[in-house]
Amino acid sequence: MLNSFYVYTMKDCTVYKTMNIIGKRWTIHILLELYKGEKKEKRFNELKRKLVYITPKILSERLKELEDKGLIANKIDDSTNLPKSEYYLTESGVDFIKIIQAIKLWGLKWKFQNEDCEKAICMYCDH
Amino acid sequence: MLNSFYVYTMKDCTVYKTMNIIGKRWTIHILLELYKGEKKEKRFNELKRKLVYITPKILSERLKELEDKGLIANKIDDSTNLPKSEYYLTESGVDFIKIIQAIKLWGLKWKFQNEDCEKAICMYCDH
DNA sequence: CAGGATCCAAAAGGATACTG
DNA sequence: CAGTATCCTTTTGGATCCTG
Repeated sequence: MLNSFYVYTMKDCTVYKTMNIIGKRWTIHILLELYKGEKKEKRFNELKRKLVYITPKILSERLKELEDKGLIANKIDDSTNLPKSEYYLTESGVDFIKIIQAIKLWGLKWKFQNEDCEKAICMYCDH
Repeated sequence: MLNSFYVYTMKDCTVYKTMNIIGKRWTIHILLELYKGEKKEKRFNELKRKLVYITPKILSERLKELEDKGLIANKIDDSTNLPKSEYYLTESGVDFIKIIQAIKLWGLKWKFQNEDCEKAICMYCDH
């Protein structure tokens, strides 16, 4: 089944690789934050304010990872003296939101009934 | 919106808590391994052999976490001199498999076309 | 405003050997 | 067989301060 010319490791696994994209802390919440509301473009400090406890270092790292992986994109406007950058979900990023919703529904169904998210006040994942 | 009697942190978030259950390395692959095949009960060393590079320490940890969270259960037979334990998915564990499948499909659709998992030989996530 | 640079603590994972 | 126990390395995340 597996020939000796190719050592198959878990790092080649699609599920593994996908989890590596979205399994890190804050990543999913950044995606949800970008998905919320009418305005689809969000600024760096805007995200930072919404994700209250995130540090600029982590936010910067996650945004870079997500951009590398194609789930988000970034418009940079250098024309003025103050830098302006707007992050937004790409098509694949939007498509990923439904997985996050499935995760949330699974959690509500099996594990966390009557807790906070269900009250629709979860500032992190409500949308 | 949030009153001062309750400081809402991300640790209360359903999505966050659910990710903590399933976001660790190997967890998803253990669930898939339990889902595969006709025989639904699997032994410890059977799982260990299938998940080639996993160490007993990690497998033991993950199984315990999954049991604590109710995604799997464990029948222990102490009647003979050799211990025998069989792990199997609970209803919530089976229900979680479709999320893993959605993750795999997302990965195949957007990121990893024409790579290994698509060839249906992924020993880790194929099912 | 949008980050980058440093430093540090904690967690997670892995290697190896051992046990009832 | 089904795990534990130790030890150790690597990864991750966070705090804090700094900059074009």
